[in-house]
Amino acid sequence: MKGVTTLKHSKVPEATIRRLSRYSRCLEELDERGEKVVSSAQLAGKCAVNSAQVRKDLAYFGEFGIRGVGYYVKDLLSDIKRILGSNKEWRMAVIGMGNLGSALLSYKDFLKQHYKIVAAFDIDPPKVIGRVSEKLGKPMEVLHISRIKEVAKDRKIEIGLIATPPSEVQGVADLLVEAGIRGILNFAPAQITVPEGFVVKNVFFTTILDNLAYLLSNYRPPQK
Amino acid sequence: MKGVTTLKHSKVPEATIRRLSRYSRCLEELDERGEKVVSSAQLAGKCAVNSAQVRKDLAYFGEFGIRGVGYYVKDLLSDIKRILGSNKEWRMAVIGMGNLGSALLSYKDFLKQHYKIVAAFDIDPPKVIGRVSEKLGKPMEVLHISRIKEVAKDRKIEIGLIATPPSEVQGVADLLVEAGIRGILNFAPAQITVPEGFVVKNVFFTTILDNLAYLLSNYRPPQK
DNA sequence: GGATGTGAAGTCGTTCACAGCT
DNA sequence: AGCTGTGAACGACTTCACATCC
Repeated sequence: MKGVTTLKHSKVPEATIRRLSRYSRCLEELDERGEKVVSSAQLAGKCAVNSAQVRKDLAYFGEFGIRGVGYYVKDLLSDIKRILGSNKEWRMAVIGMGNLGSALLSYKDFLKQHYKIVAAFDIDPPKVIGRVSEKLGKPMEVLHISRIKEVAKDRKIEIGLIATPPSEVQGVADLLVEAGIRGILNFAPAQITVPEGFVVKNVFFTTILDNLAYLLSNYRPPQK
Repeated sequence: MKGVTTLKHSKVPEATIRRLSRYSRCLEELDERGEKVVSSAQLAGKCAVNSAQVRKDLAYFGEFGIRGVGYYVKDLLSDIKRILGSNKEWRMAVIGMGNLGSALLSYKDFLKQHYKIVAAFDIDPPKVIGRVSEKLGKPMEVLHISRIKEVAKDRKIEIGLIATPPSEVQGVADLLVEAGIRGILNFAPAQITVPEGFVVKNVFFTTILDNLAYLLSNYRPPQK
């Protein structure tokens, strides 16, 4: 069995997926540097993880290496991208054009090529259109939220980035669900529930900063 | 022992800290709604976690509840804030004024009050000053990165937000360390190493999106 | 009576160590 | 000989269940 990409065991830890993304970055570097082959120990060193961890992570999805040799960099990279689904283009919409939403829009060029923001929505487009377009080289039209279902279909949107005030989050999520947008990345600190088959990931800056604050507050210097 | 805030067991899981942040949000809501007392079961329901988890999380830091009653909302909230260190003001600097860095700056009003961006740095301030200030109501002066040590002291900066290209990340981190800035929030997808006593948290959008992409790609609809 | 605080059990993820290929 | 792939040991976090206390 070589390079199978279906799951062997049904449950893959989320941490494994995050590491796959990291391996992917490291492999791109190695590839650019012209490396042909890499061992799990070398890759592990570069990614700061245990080498058995690398092998276990990959083992969830098949056998990608050659015993006594290692992994072919290009092959492993494309295998991982296929596993992650990051070998296709993902089209995204931002909902909510406040500070956060327009920040996301202006940030968009920084995203990897295959993640594309192709639409922007707000409850009151006239109010925000000036501010948003002034922040962008080529302005993107801000549409009224009510058009989301129609536009989602037209522009093949698969992921929604929620950047509204927290109080509006669940309502917006319901609209996304109705529009058949199955992936949600939520930036507003409020919990969302969606039906089976939809996926929500949260990015709460306050939580991350609280985490940093905790670690900074509670660090005890080593006892000399 | 009531409301002690020193650690009973030395290792607190990171997940516990993240949940504390979540409890904090929920308690603020409850407080605004005028609730005086809350049980672990009620709080757990609101935060979508197990009620024993709530009690275990709190148990790392002391005893905050009253048996047979529950927790006083206001007291628990302020205890958690004290534990997290989120009851003080944290002053932050952004380093790197590309798309991402200026997005962070324009986003700053969205952050909770006590996390403040008080400085912005770049390797080439003249080049970016126009673009950045045009994006902001009241512009913030962008300073040359070489001034970071001096400014860190003057403005009491404790956290640095790294928003440079990945290749520059370690160099910037070294400067932050030298300037005595102990907390780093890194947005550029590259690993950082810092000396003992410094803290790094990463926020890699690509990793999060890869994660979403994986879940969307691999969802299997329930067998009818 | 009722909800907390906590040892014990259970679950999940990581690391070890070596058998099995190349 | 060398490195992968993997069962088994280990460790960490979560959940259970109940003794404890208000």
